[in-house]
Amino acid sequence: MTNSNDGNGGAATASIATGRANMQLGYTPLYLQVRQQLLDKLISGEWLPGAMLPSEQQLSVQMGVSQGTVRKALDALSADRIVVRHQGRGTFVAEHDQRRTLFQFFKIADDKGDRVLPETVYSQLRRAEPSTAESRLLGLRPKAGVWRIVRHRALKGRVMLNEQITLSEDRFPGLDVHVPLPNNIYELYERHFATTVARAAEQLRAVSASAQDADVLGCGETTPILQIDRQAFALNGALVELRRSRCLTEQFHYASDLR
Amino acid sequence: MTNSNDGNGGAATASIATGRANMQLGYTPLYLQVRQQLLDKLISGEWLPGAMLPSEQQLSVQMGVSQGTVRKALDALSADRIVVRHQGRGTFVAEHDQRRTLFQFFKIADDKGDRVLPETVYSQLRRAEPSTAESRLLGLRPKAGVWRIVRHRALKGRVMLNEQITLSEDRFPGLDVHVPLPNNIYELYERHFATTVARAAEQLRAVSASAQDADVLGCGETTPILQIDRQAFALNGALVELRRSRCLTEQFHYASDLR
DNA sequence: TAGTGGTCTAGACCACGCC
DNA sequence: GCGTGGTCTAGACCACTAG
Repeated sequence: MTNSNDGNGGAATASIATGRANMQLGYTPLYLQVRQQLLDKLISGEWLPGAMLPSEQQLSVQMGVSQGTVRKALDALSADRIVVRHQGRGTFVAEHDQRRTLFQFFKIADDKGDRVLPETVYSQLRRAEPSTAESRLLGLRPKAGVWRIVRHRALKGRVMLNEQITLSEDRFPGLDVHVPLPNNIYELYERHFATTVARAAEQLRAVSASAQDADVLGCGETTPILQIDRQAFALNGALVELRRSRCLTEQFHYASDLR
Repeated sequence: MTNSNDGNGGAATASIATGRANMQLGYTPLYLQVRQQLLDKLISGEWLPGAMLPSEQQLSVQMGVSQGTVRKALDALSADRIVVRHQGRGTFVAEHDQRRTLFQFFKIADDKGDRVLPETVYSQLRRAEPSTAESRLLGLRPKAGVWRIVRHRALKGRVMLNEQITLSEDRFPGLDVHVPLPNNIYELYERHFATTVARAAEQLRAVSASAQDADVLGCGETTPILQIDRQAFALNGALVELRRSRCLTEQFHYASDLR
């Protein structure tokens, strides 16, 4: 790319010329190399969330590939919700606005199937020692601390979620300055800690309400509770947040699409 | 397409010429029209599951569009897992083999995060009268009957799932002939009832084990149980299966990827 | 009206699977 | 060696947004 290719349609030639690591099978297509270069710029902070990227034409000249190849790279980033493209406007770095949080990262819906925006009714932040599991998962240095956030969140005016979040103190230095934390916490990560949550994995289990759950959620002890464990990953693939949500599911449910 | 377009790069011209319904905004791109035409053939049964489709080149000639446009249509079908493409081999109608069932339609995993294939240890089929809700959802004619399947399913040798499936008797005539039902029931729908399950929606709640759950799953009554309601949809979008699974989540969990 | 992404076409070459 | 899908290029035109 920077060492420009031969100008004809030779894909493998160009790929080998640029010589990118590719363990899978033989070679890495040019558009994936372009995708990675663009992703690297996003990771480095060269383009901040909300910023407009150069046009396909400009990028194709800068990177020495055809516009079609840049388009394929941008389409791949768009499919991963890393950028957002608007015909007639341009390509933008994806932001954690309310809509994205609601549709990509919040799966609780009411009986009609509509996603409901949760409201934070209680929030607490404190510094703590990580468990060995947390330390390992978050990749903490020895003796590094963590932040623990506890939030109680309401849906349609009723407290439904008892949530605990664990973050590396190193990655989120001075987090306590931002108390009271905003409802949309991924936007906070993004704006003040250069951390964009790109994807997450969740594990769901049915458990009994603890005494604390019963108190927070106003239910009986041993009431069935949906426990949702989440690991959230940054653009570079690093695990940046651990979360456990305990949720009443009498009026709401967790919605999952299989496709 | 059949009424061929003008042969140049005029996209909108070709689209308007073929005049497909498109409520959204203005027009439907040619590749989506091609996608729909291919989907129609799949729905009609012209190409059966597992069959190889004509090559891109052949399709482009048949439909009077460029190979690139056919490719875009096939890529869209591939993204929806309706066809499967293999470099060097061809494009095939997707089948409900064990791998697809496991990865697309079965979200239970063990503590390491590995999907586990369930084993059916008990299966019962009977004809029944639908509830009004079932009748409405499945679009049944008045007085039409349903099949009810009850299955107990084991993971790693332990009964973990108590499952009830409801099907339209009209769509699955003579289903009782196939008793004992195979473990992979979507393959049965596909092979004998011309019904391909293309996608599904699930709603998850935490509930208490009923007396029957306790008996089947070997747990105490009021044990927390993960209840999974599923609606499965055919290629043409019709709702074809209702399912309720009640699941122990002490050794296993429901895995959900947010991306 | 200018600039952006979106579509469509045409043709070349590459990687892969199979015979 | 042949046929398949996958990549890459080049260039045209269309749809949409904004000044």
